[in-house]
Amino acid sequence: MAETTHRNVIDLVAPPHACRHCGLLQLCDHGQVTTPAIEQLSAIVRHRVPLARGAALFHEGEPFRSIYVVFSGAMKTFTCSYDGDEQIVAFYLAGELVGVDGVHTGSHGSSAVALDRASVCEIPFEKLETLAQDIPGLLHQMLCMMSKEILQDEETMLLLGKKTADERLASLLLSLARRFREQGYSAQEFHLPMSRDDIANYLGLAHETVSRLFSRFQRQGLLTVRGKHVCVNNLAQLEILAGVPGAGAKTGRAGQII
Amino acid sequence: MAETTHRNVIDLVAPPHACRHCGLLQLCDHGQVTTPAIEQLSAIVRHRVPLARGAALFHEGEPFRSIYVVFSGAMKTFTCSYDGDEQIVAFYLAGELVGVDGVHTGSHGSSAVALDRASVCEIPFEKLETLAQDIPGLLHQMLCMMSKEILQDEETMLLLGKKTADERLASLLLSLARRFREQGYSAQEFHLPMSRDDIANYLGLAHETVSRLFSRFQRQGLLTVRGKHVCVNNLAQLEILAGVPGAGAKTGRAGQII
DNA sequence: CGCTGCTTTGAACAACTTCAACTTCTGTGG
DNA sequence: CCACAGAAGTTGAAGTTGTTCAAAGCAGCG
Repeated sequence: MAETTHRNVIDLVAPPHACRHCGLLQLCDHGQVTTPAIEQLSAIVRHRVPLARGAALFHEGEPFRSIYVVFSGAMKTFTCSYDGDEQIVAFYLAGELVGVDGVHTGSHGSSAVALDRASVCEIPFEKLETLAQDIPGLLHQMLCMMSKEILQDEETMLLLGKKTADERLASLLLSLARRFREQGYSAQEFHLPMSRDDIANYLGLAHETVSRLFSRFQRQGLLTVRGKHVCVNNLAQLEILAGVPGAGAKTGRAGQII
Repeated sequence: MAETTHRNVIDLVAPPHACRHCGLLQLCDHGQVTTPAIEQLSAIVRHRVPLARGAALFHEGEPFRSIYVVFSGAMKTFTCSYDGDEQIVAFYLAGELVGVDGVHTGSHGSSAVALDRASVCEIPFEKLETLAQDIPGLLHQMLCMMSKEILQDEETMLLLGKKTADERLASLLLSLARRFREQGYSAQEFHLPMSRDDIANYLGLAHETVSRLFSRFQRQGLLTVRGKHVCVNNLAQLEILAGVPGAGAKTGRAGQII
């Protein structure tokens, strides 16, 4: 895989940072797909489309043509109820896949907006499907990614259906921390890409509640919060709050930092 | 199973009732797949596996090998939080696809249980993937079904995140009514396959609240409820409650009751 | 026929929201 | 570089919605 042909293949074969964790490219990690396949894939991708903060990648109801991988920055997707209010469905960080909910109806089921300056790679879906016909690993990878999305949604439903406000915020923070770490950033100290309002919306709470929770978590020594900058001071306790299995057991050992 | 190959094909080519609406078979409606492909598909399916009320089809964490289509009856799937309580993720009626959330991790992300006497068709996933490699329409159909699941999940998140108790129950009833109609049953009068507890769990409410809502909806003339038997008396009003677009318009100017 | 589990109803309570006021950031133009 | 305006965030107090606890009514089933 190291022997590369030139052109835009370079982006993918020697990934600068985000590509390394790109959902679609994980196939090469698994050795299921050979270099020519990656070249084919790369040839149909529109790389690093830049997005300003607040810019929409697509709107709910628009015809579905492509899926996207976040290359840098962060995005949110949301659905609108008929009386106008939004429900944020998910946040996406670099390497994560956005926009797969349009396959069934042929139009996007949600809107996607950049949370800050961001860039995405656009993958025309029809071409991807054609390609998947020839590359066995790719088909599996596509199903995998959609399955992952479903899994994530199920987790969110558990959060919205059963968890208290404390548990919801703790769960979100841990999820973000884990995903930052997956990208090679610190899981202990990070910058929230979204506003309090967005967090509240996603968690099904009022933004005042979220604000109060941050203050309380800080008072309790769980976090140090300074605007959007968050530092996790007591991971073990945060995990207990979020309901992570076995989180209580570890605290005896002076709070192992996973 | 091996000796029944001929009959299997017949089941699918001349579907008795549920098969007509089977998520996987919708490809033939669209003319994308020819009869031989359906025969291939049918050959790998284990047809009409019977399930007693309360029987589990699979448990969360079990290795993922197959997906299932409900042939008759109804199912629920749920995830468990670490402190033990369940969140019902979805209800499935005849023709609907269960169990696609296991592709990514290789183990089921939720448990599936029959709500009453039910039967399902089991489709080994690996074989299906292989088949999809040869049948273009099938690949698309698989992606479609998963995308549909994601869409449904997004709707549920909106429900759990933003809707009031009234809106939640109204939404569920309308969803069930629509799906019963899709199967050729009455959308106005039907039998709820699940308990009040299950409804409450799914809607993120206490079961007492659901009970009170049913009573109030009946008092308000929206429904006639007798245990699990439900008759919708004022569909328009129920749609307004659930927030269906344009539902107010249909009732005429008089309909601005909310 | 008398369980046992499901459902309904009432009353007190808790969690979260709403409303309102205030503070802190951020970006823009002088 | 500072001043200012608007947005975002914080905090308090009152208000709602839905929960919890408790008890009674029903239905299906051995």
